[in-house]
Amino acid sequence: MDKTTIITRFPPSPTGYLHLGGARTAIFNWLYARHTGGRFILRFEDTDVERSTQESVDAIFEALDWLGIDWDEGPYYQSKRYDVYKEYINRLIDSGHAYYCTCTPEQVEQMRNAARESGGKPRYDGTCREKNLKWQEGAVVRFKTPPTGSTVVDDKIRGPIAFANAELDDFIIARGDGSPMYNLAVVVDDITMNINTIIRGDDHISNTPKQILLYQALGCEIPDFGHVPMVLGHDKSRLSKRHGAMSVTAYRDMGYHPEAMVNYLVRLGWSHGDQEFFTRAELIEKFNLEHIGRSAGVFNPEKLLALNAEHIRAAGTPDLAPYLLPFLKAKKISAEPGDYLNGVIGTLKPRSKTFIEMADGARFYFQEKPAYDAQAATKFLNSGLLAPMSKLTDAISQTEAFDEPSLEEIFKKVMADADLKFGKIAQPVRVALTGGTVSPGVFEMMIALGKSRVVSRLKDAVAFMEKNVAAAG
RNA sequence: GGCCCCAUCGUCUAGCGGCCUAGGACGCUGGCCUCUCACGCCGGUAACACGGGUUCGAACCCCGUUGGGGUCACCA
Repeated sequence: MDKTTIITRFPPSPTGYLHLGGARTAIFNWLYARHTGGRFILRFEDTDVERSTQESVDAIFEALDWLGIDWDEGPYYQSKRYDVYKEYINRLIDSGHAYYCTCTPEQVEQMRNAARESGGKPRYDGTCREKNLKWQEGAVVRFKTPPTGSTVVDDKIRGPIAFANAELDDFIIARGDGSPMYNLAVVVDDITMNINTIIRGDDHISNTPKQILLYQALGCEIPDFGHVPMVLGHDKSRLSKRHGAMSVTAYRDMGYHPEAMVNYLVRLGWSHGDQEFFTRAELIEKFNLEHIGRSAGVFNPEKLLALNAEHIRAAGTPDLAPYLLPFLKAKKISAEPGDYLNGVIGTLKPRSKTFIEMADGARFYFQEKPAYDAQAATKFLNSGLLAPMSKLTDAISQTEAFDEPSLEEIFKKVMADADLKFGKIAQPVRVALTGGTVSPGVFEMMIALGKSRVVSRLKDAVAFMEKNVAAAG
């Protein structure tokens, strides 16, 4: 098979949101295509009309978009390609590789039960296999699986895996209404779309021999298969709702950076020595199939969170603004892109694990007047600190150069005059500026706020303190 | 249950026969730095599932056991 250009694909079935495991296989396929300079195709496997929905398609687009995964071809929809499948199904029947079967689901169910009871493998017993039936209303098409021999999957991640053909059933490739079943549709699509590299979840491994048999019956070349281990929940069982958030977009909504999500998901099951942090460019450069692990991995939200903090810290400040803005808006904090916002983000970057935390931390920057925390105000905005605070306010309002060295100079003078340590004066200033006792460093914060806000907040605090002194006296 | 896959710290992993008294990361934890909170820095905790082989030598190779996972649809 021609592998000069690697062609991969991501074929979700639109029956729900894109979950973590699906996102990871999408990323793996995308990365492999990008790494090799190949092509990546998106295809919706929506032959199950009962469960496929447009909402799911939209949700998947949304998730892919957030993750920054783009495709070179598609999206294709299997539901629009029934004529193609029909052609291949007929080809299989004509060549004797498949046959019509009129056994009802109930009959097949009985066969299976009977086989189970006699200790055998539940399977279709081949009633119609040699009948050479013609088409008739409601007949399904079954693939004529070779009764002997074995089919080997030469897995690019795990090595060769052999399946005895006798273990395989005469599986249905077309339903009674003529619509294609999964294995047939996948193979036909992958053939017609020239897919030569299939990276998918472990759970598909048992489908692979069936698909290989289909390729062989059709006389087509077999693509490379690589089965990646699954993503498990904390109890080591398959990821499900009880493990908490599973949809990738839920992490977007919880304030995660897509680069962190991609980094985490890729690193879960793939490694590059001891390296933990990867930018997208690095991932594209370094990703390969050789270092994909063989054992299933447990999804660890704590590590994702730590990685998210790291990506936020490492990102360029202006790049963070578009991610933060929606969270600011959700908290009714009115901010606009620009220098002021960027200054704010700069001070919050090293102390925010998520954009939600960052938005919370940004609140005081955008308030007209900070709301004093009662405890903080009594402790730090009291009469004892009135004189130095007042002096500091005057000095700052009169300074020309509003930068760190000059601010530091002013603080030193006030501290010396009042015989105070820096900590003693920093806390009241912090409360005056933010309303609380936890914030970025006072100097960087003052610079981010800008002189006018600082002076106005300081004056308010001094007034507040004077009022308290008057009330007390 | 049949078939298939997997097996290094709690978790993600490095390791591809000697560099391993097993390294990194998250978590937990002691300390340092310090204007608060963080960041950062230094240190600690903790693993080769078990049993047989092969070999001068095994975390790495083979077999078995145990454990975990997947899959057995007119779902994908």
